[in-house]
Amino acid sequence: MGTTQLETVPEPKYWHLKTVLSDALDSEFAVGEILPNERELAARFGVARATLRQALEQLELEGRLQRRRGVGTTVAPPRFGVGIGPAGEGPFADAEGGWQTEGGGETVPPAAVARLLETPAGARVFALRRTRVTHGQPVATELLYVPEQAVPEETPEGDEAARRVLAALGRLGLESQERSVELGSVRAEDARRLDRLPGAPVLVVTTRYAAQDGPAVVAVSTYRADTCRLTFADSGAEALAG
Amino acid sequence: MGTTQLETVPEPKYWHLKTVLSDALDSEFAVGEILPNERELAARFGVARATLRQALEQLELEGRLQRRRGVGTTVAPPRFGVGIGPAGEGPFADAEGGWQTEGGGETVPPAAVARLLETPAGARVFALRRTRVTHGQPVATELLYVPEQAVPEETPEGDEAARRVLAALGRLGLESQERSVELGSVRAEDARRLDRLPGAPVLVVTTRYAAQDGPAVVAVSTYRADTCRLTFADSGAEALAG
DNA sequence: AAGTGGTCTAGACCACCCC
DNA sequence: GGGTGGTCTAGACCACTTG
Repeated sequence: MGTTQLETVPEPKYWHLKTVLSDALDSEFAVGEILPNERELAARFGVARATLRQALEQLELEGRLQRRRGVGTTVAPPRFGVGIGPAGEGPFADAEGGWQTEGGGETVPPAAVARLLETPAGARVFALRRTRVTHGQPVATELLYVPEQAVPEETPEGDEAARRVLAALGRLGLESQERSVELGSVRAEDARRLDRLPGAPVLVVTTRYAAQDGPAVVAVSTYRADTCRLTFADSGAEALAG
Repeated sequence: MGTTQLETVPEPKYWHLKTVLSDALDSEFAVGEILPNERELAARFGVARATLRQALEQLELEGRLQRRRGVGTTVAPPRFGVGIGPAGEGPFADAEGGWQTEGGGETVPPAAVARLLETPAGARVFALRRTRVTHGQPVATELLYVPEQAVPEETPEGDEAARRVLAALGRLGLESQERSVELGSVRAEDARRLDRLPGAPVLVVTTRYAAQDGPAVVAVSTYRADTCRLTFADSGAEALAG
């Protein structure tokens, strides 16, 4: 075998392109700077626009780029860390994390949530919607599901009810919490709140809080995957949070 | 305004397709079942193959489908939970999580890791590679970065060295840990280990463990985002782990 | 060899933003 | 109105797996 590197498979064009662009971003562009448009970039690299777009999509997935229809493609700032989990005074405090409640009412939760709450399928619970804003932009939207018995007072609809339920949760004695994180794509409804197109990648955080007598709340939080790094401080430290 | 719903923007075809397919998956297909091939599906729905593929990509991102080149598209089983964080005897125990060490040696860590370790840029550390197997398939690959002073003995290269460093870590008194989770795409090197194509979405978990005298280890773990749900048990409970 | 998903092309039109 | 990214098409070829 006189050849040196035959077993190497040809790298896909878009993959190589991604590497080249990534290096260029590091060396030749500043955060916030706007890139040449897709048609020009494609021409410059001698590929079809679709191929170029495949590379850009990857870079956007990694949080390196930000693309906005009608505007252009800009170099994204590094992801910022958003704190998840036991922080500050209570898990439902508005102020700390930048949460802003938007209303609530009774609904039938999704089956997966009902299972976590250990309520019968089809049973109604109180659902509370809130959105989290950090660094001046929306990073997450959340639905809190509270079984009726956990909020014993009369609960009307709307913002006022939401605030009252939230306050009641703050007074609750929570014993434990379990949490899971998985990849999802943003549903049409949440997309608007997060200022993204439907289908954009999100990190879905599901948390179940339990009181002495069983599950008290299930929170389903949807975080923008492009701009956020979720941080967990398990033992009082917080250096990854930058 | 005699019209009922004019402000509704026409839904993209691939988005609508995704919904239709998603419903079909729930009602007409069993886990593991193989779907008709892309060319036929595209014809059946009257769209171009590229458009169909956009819908399939979304469903794969959500863990509903699994596509393998040369084989076909199958219905994926529900994601399984993999435990992250303080579990069992120690954070570096092989047995519990299915970790399998693959070797190690000295290297210069990436800048981001050096910053977390608080070592000077360009300083060499010991890097240990291991891979995690659950439910019979690889779910994660990890690089553990250990500054030299934390492993004071002489450290040769290879598997033997890795095992020795791992044992030393087990004896270390760790005081705290901080963790972050973000979306990434798998690098070519890790792709093989995880049995995925380069660029596939992954959840990158970065953990810094500290001992009394400062940072002791930084672990960068790369989890398959299509098959895994990361679970965190913060207060002794573990019901989301299923 | 046949069949699958993965890559790539060249072009068109649309939705959105800003001037 | 003019420019941007987002969607969509119809076709070609390639890499991989399986009989």
